[in-house]
Amino acid sequence: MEFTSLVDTSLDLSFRLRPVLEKVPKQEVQSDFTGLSRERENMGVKNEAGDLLEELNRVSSENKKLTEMLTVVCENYNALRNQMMEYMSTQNGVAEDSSAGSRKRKAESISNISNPVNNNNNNMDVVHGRSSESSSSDEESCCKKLREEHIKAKVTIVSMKTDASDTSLIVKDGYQWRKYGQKVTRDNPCPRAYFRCSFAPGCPVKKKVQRSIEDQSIVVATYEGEHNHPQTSKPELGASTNTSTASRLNVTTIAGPTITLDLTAPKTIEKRDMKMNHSTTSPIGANSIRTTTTTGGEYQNRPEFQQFLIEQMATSLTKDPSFKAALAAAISGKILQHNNQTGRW
DNA sequence: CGCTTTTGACCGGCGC
DNA sequence: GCGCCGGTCAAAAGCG
Repeated sequence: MEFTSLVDTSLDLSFRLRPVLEKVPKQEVQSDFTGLSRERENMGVKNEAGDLLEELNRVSSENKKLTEMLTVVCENYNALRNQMMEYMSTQNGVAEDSSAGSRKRKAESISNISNPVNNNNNNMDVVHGRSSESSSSDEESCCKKLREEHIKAKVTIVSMKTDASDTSLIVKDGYQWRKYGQKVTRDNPCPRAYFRCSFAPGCPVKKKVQRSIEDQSIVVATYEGEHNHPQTSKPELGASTNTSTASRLNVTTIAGPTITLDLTAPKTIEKRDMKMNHSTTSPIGANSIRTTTTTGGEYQNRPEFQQFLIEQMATSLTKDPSFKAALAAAISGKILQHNNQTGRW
């Protein structure tokens, strides 16, 4: 859920208490260890406790407000989503009847239909904003486009460096794919392979894999849609059956967080760069995280690598505003629950 | 035998 | 209307 575009819920949960702690004079802290008068010590502790209590109350009330806001936003989101689903399901039968017997090709013009930004903002004007002269066929095509747009809400482009001599277009990404076509395109002499997710029958995800025209050792995979099932196996971060030949993986998610994994370094762990970009076109901002580490067969199994991966995930999560919002809601919820049970703060 | 891959044919959008 | 092009279908072949 992406309501961060509506309410700025990004919280730095660690910053509030720091000023309070800084208020405590250094000498008093040191007095804990030097054994000065007990009375003075008690005074300092009392003041500190009072400040902390006050700060805690303030943070708690802030969290409560934020939780309420989040609840309202969630309710609105769910209501709008249900409305849209209901509308689409009622239109579904009509549209399918009209297209029966012939393969209908999608219209790629997105200008008059929702873009991901509008979808994320639940802008229902897209559905209901047609002019009154619109014919029923317009409604059908609009509905169809909407459904296609819903399926194609997420387009992810993944590129990875492989051995140039390896001509296969197999990308081991943890999902089960069935190849249904291959084509040589005009702009690239390398054939493009078309895959469908074969794990779940209803899974709408498609994948196109083609070698880069500039560097044929780079395989570019384009994912359309989102899986409605978990991964079938662990991704091996590489192309082809020989995973040791894969050395670079770039992931670009259109209209969503962008994660770039640069796996080209030699056998040293190096955190090269870590940044966060905020795109004006994306409702939640395009978060870009670039890390550098190594692939290389057995190295991925080493504890340092595993530890590094965990750290990277943790850092990515803590930098993600939506994760912060969810965490803040969870913590405040727990606090409120605890307060309700104990009847005190 | 069932599933996957290959590959030529087909379809529909688009530009001229 | 015609040809080009990207995407998809489906029969045949391959494979375990």
